[in-house]
Amino acid sequence: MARRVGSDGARTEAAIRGAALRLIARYGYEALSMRRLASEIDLGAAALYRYFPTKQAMLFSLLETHMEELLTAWQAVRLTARAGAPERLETFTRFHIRHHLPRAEGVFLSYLELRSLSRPNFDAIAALRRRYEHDLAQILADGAQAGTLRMDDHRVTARAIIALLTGITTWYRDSGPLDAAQIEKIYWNIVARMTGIESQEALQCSPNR
Amino acid sequence: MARRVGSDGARTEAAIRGAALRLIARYGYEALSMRRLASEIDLGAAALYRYFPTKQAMLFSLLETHMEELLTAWQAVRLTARAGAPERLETFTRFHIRHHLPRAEGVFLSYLELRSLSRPNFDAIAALRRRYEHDLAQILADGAQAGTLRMDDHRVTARAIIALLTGITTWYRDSGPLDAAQIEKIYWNIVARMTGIESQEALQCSPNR
DNA sequence: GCTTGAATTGAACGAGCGTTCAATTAAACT
DNA sequence: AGTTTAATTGAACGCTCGTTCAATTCAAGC
Repeated sequence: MARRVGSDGARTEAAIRGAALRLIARYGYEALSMRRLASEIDLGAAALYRYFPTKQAMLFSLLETHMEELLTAWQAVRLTARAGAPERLETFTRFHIRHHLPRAEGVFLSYLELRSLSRPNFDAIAALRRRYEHDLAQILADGAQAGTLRMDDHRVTARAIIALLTGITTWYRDSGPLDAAQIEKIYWNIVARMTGIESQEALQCSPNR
Repeated sequence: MARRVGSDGARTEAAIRGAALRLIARYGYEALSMRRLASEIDLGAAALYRYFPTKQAMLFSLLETHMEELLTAWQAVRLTARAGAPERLETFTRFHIRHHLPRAEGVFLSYLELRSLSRPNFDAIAALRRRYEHDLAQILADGAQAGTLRMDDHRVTARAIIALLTGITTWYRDSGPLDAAQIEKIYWNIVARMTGIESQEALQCSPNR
């Protein structure tokens, strides 16, 4: 087999992560056996323990990587507080969809397998997730204060937005009738209406036309 | 131990279902062992097989019961198509919250453990769930046609509404700062705004006040 | 009090689990 | 070529799993 320069371990680890992501998303963490995972990439089960000390550590690493990629990617595109809340909210909405749609398996893991984490591991992931949620809540709070967004409770609304956006991954298929751009548009309109923004082409507010 | 008239089996089955619901919601289906479940209600593991032929059948029965209770309860309160779409939508929203909040464990199961079902069992549950989703989509479609609701896509909007309402159970706690009635109000306002309804006390649409 | 049938049990089965480890192969370095 | 280090393996350990079954306990009807 052709080998590259440098440690090949990185390639193998990536293969393990990919297979684990796929298998856990499909069958669940508890249902995944180390032997099955290893055989999926033509390795003996014992070889896995060169990359992860434990099955639990592997799950944690998968979830941690997922959340850190999310936060890093979000840091790269988020607007500063100087921008208006509506623009910041639109940026968030489109970013969330764009980031999550191609990562459906990771999203599944990070929502379904939290309960499979040990207590300290759970706390670590929950903290990362809270950072993301708080960022959205801050946008909403700023908008409410400035009068550019309207809502009853910015914290509840933040959770509602994340829930409805994340829910896309449960039904979206590449082969479906809607492509990513259409979904982005539809959902941004939904979020905009939820927060009292009249989007450019949305129907006007009062029924007098 | 005090025993009642009639077959005691029904009481035992109810105890099994309750314990299974709780344990699976907390740790997952694969992580639940029949021995642990049985010991939770002071029974030998073998006794469980008098009530369910198989672990898989037990999970299916739990999910089926959950979905059938949901559909039956919904049939009892849903308004006919003669009512206006906004009222029907409000009825749906408040019903969904009221029904799901006290059933957080069942909701967890029915969303997280679908993948643990065998193919035919999965199909059966998915069909029940689709009935519910279609009912909401129909309300939205009627409202869009009548001009009393506004949205881009009634099917996508139905999924978004169900996702955001169901998401409540992931953070709601009885001991939290918001009670069920407040949550109902906040979420109905959210759904109303999403669909272009100006609720009675919501801020007016244009910022001229 | 005896009979009947349902409810429950303990022991056992075969299988698969996560994990360890001494031994082996493959790659990299000098 | 020889040495060092990384990568991988097969076998094994102890344990738990879902499920079965003959034997037993329990509650009720005659």
